[in-house]
Amino acid sequence: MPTLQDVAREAGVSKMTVSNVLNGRRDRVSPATIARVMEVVGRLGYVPNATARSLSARRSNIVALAFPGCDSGGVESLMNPHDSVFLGVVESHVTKAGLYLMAHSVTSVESTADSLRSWNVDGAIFLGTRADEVAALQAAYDAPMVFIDNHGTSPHISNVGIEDRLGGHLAGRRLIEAGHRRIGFVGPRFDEPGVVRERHAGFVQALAEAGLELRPEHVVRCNASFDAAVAVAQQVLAAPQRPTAVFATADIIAAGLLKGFARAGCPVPDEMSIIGFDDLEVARHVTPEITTLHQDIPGKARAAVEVLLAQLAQWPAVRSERRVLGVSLVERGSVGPPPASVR
Amino acid sequence: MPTLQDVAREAGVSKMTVSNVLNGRRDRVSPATIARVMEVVGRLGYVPNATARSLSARRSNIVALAFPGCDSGGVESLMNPHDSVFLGVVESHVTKAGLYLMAHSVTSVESTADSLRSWNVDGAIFLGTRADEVAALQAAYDAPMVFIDNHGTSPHISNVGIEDRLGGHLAGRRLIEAGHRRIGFVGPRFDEPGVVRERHAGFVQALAEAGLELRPEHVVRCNASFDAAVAVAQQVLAAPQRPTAVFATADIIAAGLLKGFARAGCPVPDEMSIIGFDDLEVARHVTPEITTLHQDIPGKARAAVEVLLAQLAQWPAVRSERRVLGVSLVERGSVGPPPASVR
DNA sequence: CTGAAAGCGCTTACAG
DNA sequence: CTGAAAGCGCTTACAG
Repeated sequence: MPTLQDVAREAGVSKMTVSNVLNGRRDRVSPATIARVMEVVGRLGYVPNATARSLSARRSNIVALAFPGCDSGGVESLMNPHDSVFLGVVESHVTKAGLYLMAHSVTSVESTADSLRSWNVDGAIFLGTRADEVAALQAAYDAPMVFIDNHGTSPHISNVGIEDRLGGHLAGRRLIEAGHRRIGFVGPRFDEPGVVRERHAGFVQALAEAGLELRPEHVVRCNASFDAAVAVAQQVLAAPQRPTAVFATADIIAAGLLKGFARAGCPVPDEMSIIGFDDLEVARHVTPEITTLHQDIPGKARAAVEVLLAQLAQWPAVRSERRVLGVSLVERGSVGPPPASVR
Repeated sequence: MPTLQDVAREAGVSKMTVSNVLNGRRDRVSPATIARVMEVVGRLGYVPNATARSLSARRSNIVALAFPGCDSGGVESLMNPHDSVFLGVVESHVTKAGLYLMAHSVTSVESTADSLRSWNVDGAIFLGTRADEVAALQAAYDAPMVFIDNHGTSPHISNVGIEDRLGGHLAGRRLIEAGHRRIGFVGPRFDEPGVVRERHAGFVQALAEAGLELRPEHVVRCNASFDAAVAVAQQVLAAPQRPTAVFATADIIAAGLLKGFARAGCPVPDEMSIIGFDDLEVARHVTPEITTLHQDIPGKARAAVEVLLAQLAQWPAVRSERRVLGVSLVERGSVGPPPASVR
């Protein structure tokens, strides 16, 4: 494998000249020399050694994408479409920018920080981190970091997210407009700040604006898993004063509910309406197709890379930046009027 | 950021002793020294510099996972569940082994090879490479490589795959057993060796064993995309001597067909049977749930990492290895007898 | 426009 | 059991 030295010797110049040519500092080299060097580079098939470059330049050209590791339930990471699509789009933009992507599931903040430091990673994008983890991460490693869907209040973190609260609000309003008065909520817990909490808040507000309240017995806990949602459909149906519509905080939950309701002989949208969130493919796979709040995942990924690259360029004089992408209601077939029996 | 030197100075030993302690060559160091070094390492929060280590050790501890880049159609990579689940599982095993994962979409063999060389990657796993690409890759970079689902004939490549042909055979047999005599095939093109070609071959063989033939007008080309499959359902229905059942080479196609048939007023499984392949989540999302051939994607990912690690250990005296995982029929609701009208 | 030298932070024979 | 020295392949001031 040829080295810089080999190229320099063959071209009859110094290593530093070759380095200058390769790194775009071409204003410092005569055209003739550039041509000669490039010819040799091509002929020898020279490829710069990235580890050597990182070591001496104190810049690795590596961007890390950290995502939640397999949770306690043993569910492997990247099983969910949101994270995997996000990763794919981030990879393409990172590569396009001439950088490299290290994929890293975070099992502990410490080990993640160690990896970043060890590779002297230029910057990192974090999926699904809690507020306390964010602080620990920032304290442990000094590089641009952008967080995704973080709803922490700290002004010192960069974030790319969406209008979760508005989404919840639109979901609630849509159901109310359809004539529903008893509306349920199905989603994961939201003790901590996060997208679920925001979506819930917006939803509750929409109800309040219509003089409605979200009754405690109409909120059902459910992880973002199809099977969990199928199972939980029973609970919704068994609730006192059964709701005639539910807002599910994720399409995968909405899809599971759809199946659960169907099995229980409660057809959607005739007897029960459902509205989802995310607009993942699953929303169109099922029948009826799910009315949901669209979010632009590729757009989020693109924005995340943009923000990170901008900060890389400014580093270390970074100003944190928050980007919030819009959401929009997409009408499909899972929302209808309340059943006649209750109208 | 403390360096090896700092630790050595603080512990009152040489750098090489610290290095020995950190790299597990502890038989060469006295227990007392080990303890002292470890204490300093902990106190200083020392983390080895991976780029320096890579450079001097000629071993990067990086494993690359290469997957197909966004195709000409502009479809982003990792949009498909198979690849993303595979990536997630590979990441977890690679990390568990103390290695790092570089995620890389391949747009050209050359640029991929350059990346591998540049980082001096220890080994790589390739998703979705064609036979000619395999050869080019192996020629361009000398390190253990394991390919996934490759059906090339070269004995010199390591591969982890599944019994695609058997799967196709089982699919055909299942449909025949249900009483079907006019059976269609829906899947991508298969001019080149690959999983689709194998599945098709097994399928055709099953038909032949039952004295049936796959009529050209009953094979419909369709990419592995839901929307494409929805559209293509018309073609299946419009075929002369319309088939009463179809084998789709991927669940996502099966799901699309399901919707397409339903829209056309041709209910599954009453008027039309469908059997899929992969056993992805989508097979259970839809109604009726799709009868399909199960493959163990996490198992494949685990096997791929195992094979790679074994070869890393033997390197450069590697023997190529082929692992083939089983498939199994999972009965659900999309296969029934032919409609009465044709019986 | 070009180069000689130092140095990035490790590991690897080699000695003792 | 421990260390001094060389070297991995680059980039970065600094000179000229």
